[in-house]
Amino acid sequence: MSGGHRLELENFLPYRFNRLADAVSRDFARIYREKFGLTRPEWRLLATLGQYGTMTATAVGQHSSMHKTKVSRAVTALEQRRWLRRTPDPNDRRVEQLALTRAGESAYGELVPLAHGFEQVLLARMSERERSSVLAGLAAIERVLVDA
Amino acid sequence: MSGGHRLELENFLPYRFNRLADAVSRDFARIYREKFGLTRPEWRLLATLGQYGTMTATAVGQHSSMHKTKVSRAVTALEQRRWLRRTPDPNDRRVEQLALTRAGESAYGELVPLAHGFEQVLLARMSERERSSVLAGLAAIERVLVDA
DNA sequence: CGAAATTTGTTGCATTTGTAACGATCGGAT
DNA sequence: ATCCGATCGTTACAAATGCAACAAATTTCG
Repeated sequence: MSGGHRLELENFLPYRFNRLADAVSRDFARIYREKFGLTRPEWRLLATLGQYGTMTATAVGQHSSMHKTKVSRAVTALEQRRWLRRTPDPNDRRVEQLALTRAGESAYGELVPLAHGFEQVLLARMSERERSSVLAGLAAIERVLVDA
Repeated sequence: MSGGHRLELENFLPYRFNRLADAVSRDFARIYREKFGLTRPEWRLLATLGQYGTMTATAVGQHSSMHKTKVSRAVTALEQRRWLRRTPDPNDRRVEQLALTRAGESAYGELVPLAHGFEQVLLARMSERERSSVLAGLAAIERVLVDA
């Protein structure tokens, strides 16, 4: 009896997830967009290289959940900004190792506290109990999705 | 001590929300895309009219969190499919009342059980405790976002 | 070794999307 | 009644996106 003949969209999980992600993402995007004029793929590339150091475009895509065309275009953009440099890989001439330049590291260093701050503001409005629920809920869905 | 100088993207809330919504959305989209060739805006329009009956384009946008251009284009698409009909509003000649045709209701009737089924599969993989966390976590974030 | 299949990253093309501008209409203020 | 601002919905335009095709390089395996 789970499937009635009507659907309450505002209680439907896929819709709620999307609504949520859109709202949060839009608010956070304003930070890196207004401060540095970055797009979301560019921000993710910056964040991934800042976190892991040198890596290839494919690895960036895996760690940041981005399609390779998004990565490719973001790499071009950050390279033109001189925030990123490509180095040929002696072991595999198909790939290039990507790393942030000093300017890139500097921008990353400015953005990280803003990111943490944004997250803190979000969490600070909740009770401890709510925070646990958010984290546990996220973990549960992530687990289910991996299995799928 | 909240803002370190590094950011773990995979633990960063906006990133996790996006990743989650993308994955769930992509899986569910396959259902209405493969079965009826609907886009997401079209599905949302169908779901909103199916749930609420007759309403204007602006009201659809409010209830389904869609920009008015998305609604406008989805209305055109469903109208050409003969799933939707527009009726002039005698009280306000700027708007038209939108409603599903019998064919539209029929498609809606087919999709609702699939939507519920999809949601059930997701929830069935969790423990009762996890399900409560998901719902409580969603509610908490939605509350916080409304305040903001 | 060498042919076939796979991987890596870029680009062309079509689709989707958002922003801004617009015409038409409505409501309020005078 | 008549401006003036706000609202409704559409459309033009530009930007973002995904898909498919591609060249170059590597790996697999007979």
